[in-house]
Amino acid sequence: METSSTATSTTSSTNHIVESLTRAIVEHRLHPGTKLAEQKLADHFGVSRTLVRQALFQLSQNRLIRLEPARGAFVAAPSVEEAKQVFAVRRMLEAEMTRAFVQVVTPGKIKALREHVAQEKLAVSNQDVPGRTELLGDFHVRMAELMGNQVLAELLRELISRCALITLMYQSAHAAEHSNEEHAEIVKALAAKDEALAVQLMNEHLMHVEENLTFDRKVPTNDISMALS
Amino acid sequence: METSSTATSTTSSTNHIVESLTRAIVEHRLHPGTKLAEQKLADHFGVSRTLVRQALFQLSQNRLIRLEPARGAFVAAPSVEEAKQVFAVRRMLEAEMTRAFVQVVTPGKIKALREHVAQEKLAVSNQDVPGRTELLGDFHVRMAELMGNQVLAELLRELISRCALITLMYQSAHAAEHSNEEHAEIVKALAAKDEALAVQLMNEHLMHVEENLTFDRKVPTNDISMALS
DNA sequence: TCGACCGAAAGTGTATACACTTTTTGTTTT
DNA sequence: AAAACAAAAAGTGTATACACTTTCGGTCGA
Repeated sequence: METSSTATSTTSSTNHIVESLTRAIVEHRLHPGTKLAEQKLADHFGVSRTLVRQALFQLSQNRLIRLEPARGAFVAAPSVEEAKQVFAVRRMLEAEMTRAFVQVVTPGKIKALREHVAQEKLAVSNQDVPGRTELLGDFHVRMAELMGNQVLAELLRELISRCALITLMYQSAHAAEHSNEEHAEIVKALAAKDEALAVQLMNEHLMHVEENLTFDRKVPTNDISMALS
Repeated sequence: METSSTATSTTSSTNHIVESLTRAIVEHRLHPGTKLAEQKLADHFGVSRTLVRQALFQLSQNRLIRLEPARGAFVAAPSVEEAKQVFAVRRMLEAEMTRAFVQVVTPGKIKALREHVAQEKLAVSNQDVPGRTELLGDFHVRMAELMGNQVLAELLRELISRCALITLMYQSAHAAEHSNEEHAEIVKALAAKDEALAVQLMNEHLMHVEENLTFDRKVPTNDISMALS
């Protein structure tokens, strides 16, 4: 799960902290609600609180943590309502993206997507949970990139990372496999330049992913250092 | 142009700086390329560099400024390419939003939009340049809010603030008037539940706004304090 | 025993200090 | 006079200090 969603130039120390925490949160080594105390993180990463605060602020903008004034940072626990809204936006955006993609499709772009889907399949069958999470999300980002719209790609990356907290990581192996198959179907429709079918498949795909949302609340993590090690 | 695009809880001092700078940038009192030196801003706002840095970081995430490592913060100057991509995304998102809006339209929602359009008209005829800029952009955000999708509303607000930098909607009174009239037409189509027409009008409207992009590079602002006063 | 209160400990919010980098400026050299 | 260099000034990056808030543990009183 790439952290550089918005290509802001931050110092690399801060970036390292952000990436490390992002991975820990998305992979659920840090459960929702866990408090992230600044000094503990500073000790763990061997820097001052200044850099930790920068990182926490960035993570809060990415919606991965919540910052409560004078109380500190906590791993976010997005509400069901918010998750549904995020998916509604994704469906809007990606339906139109799919339509536009059909207009500019080329053999090269189809080849790139096919290769991506193959990578997904590999990760799924290898039980590589973090890998498949990232790849399954990146399929949608790749489509945007192949259309040459970097802004769209970044926006999608942001939205996808935002639901990663609640969706893909909770995804069962079976659901992951299903997603992978649906991606393959979408690529097939794109290759055939069948706009209506591609859009429909994309819509159904996003609905299926959304249906797989799980909201089982786990108990907050106590030992931050252990989770990050 | 609200700054609280992402409802992150920041201290109100920082928020004040962000809002003040946002207004100054969006209203072109600070021209693209202008350097924003931390100490100067700190002096102007009567706080330490710490809070200024927080604000600058937030603005960089909003794409209103660029942070160059060890060199400082500069008012952003989005490329033509980026502007086109932002508008492409807006067209995708808002076409679908319009479609969805027709599905859930109620007399109350139409009334709210009509009132908003009336406010726009007032600001336009009053030559209230900052006011009409904000209101014309907010029309689109209001639509999202009326649909009850806060995530969509925030996303749109972000995108719109991002093009405010490059769109001189307010520069030509004629263009502002035109936008206002198009908004009225869109509301009419929504009220009639004419999905196809509403979507078409929205698309054309966004195209028109995009055509009004101007890319005349102005010289960077020298006296920051004066621009902010 | 339970709840309210109080003090200590822990933690966040902001300012400041200092190291290091970039920019500027004045001088020298060709 | 223009280019190149060097020292100083300005500016950013990070750490630390300190004030203020929240949290936690224990004591007192009902």
